[in-house]
Amino acid sequence: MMVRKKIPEKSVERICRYREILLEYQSIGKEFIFSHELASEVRVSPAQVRRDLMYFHLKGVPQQGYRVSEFLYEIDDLIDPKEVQDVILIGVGNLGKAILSYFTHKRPKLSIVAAFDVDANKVDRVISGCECFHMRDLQKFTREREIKIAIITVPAQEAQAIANTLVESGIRGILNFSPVLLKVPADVYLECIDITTSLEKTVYFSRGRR
Amino acid sequence: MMVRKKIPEKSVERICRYREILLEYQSIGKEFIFSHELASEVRVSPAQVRRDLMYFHLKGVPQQGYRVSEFLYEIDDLIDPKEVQDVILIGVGNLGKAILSYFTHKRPKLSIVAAFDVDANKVDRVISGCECFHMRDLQKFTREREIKIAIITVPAQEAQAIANTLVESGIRGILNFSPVLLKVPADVYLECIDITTSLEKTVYFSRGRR
DNA sequence: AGGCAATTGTGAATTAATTAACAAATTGTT
DNA sequence: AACAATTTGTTAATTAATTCACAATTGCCT
Repeated sequence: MMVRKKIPEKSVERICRYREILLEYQSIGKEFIFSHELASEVRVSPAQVRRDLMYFHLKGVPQQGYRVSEFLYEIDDLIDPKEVQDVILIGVGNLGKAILSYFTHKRPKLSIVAAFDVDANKVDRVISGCECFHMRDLQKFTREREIKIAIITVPAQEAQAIANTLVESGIRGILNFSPVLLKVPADVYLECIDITTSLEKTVYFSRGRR
Repeated sequence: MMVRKKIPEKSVERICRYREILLEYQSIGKEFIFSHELASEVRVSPAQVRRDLMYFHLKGVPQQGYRVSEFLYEIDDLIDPKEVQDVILIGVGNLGKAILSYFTHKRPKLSIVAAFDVDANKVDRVISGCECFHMRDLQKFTREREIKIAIITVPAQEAQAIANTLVESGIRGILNFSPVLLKVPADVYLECIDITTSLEKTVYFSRGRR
């Protein structure tokens, strides 16, 4: 079987954004898209778009561009898991709820199947369309359902302990929103969204403009 | 007056993370830190840390490392605005609330001074420690207080319109959490946090590991 | 059908980011 | 007071990411 070239993070990120735009195009009935159209939507160069396209084999035609449906098919094939991926979320605070309601049915291949919290008001209820369990069942659930992906939205102090539990239970990837630089083994993929850093960056780069 | 070298985004990001660790060190009373300690905390190479340090002039001493307090001072001096920056947040849903409560007194130089929403239950109340006004006052407030930074946490459909209003009112930087690729003039800094893309990335890179 | 204009696909060139490497400096030790 | 062991600061080397540039296509127009 042929091994697909490994795709760098940056490209995967851009490809996900392309999909967003392509879905929009599809929804308004446009059948074709040019590299420069996609590029201007995503704020990259047309050359960059075409370069990213080399990771999969999409044939565009000069004067016409790429067929949107075909483009989307290729992205799905490249990026999406083959089977539906079950994801869990830990920490049903404001942030957790935002993510839950946000993700419901966003992508057919991604499904947040359970949320966990310690708060009795949340446990055993459906919150933002997702069933919420007590934290004490986290490990059991993760193991039995063989969950590979988790989203952490708990306060800073608890984050590392939860990450540890998850790793122990066989998690392969963590999307972390808690304001802590988690430590996980090198073979567990860790994506961190650090809101403070983002704001600080915004402030920094906003100065010295005009 | 000497012009400070322009610092690339990646370095600013790392420097913000360094600060996080340094504050931790400070809080547990450690006076010095080595480049390799900081590096392992932030998951970069020691050489990278030292390289980043070249953007400001911090003298470390062999065998001892960098003085934490001095290090923090230099970061503040480099990254933080000289005066307190007033920031506003638009969209007091779950995500907005999460950010509000999260940021209160997080950084002395950054202050979310107002939030905006259309919901009558939120307007004219203090939510997560922040005063909430009606959306219709957004432009007036932004102009009068000369707000330069805004955080957008509204649903997708409204995001672009709000961005337009903000730009018109003189905003210089936007931190956008709404799932839309906003269009703003090139001289307005735009930082986007795209939760969907992050999750998709996590899923993608979690496969093919063990 | 032939020519014009636009757009793709991809090596080559460029620029940016990271790592390697090592002299200079400093501390503690004998 | 010389030595050994570290760790810094920085230049050079390497690797990664982006842009350039242009031949090869294709559609459209006359």
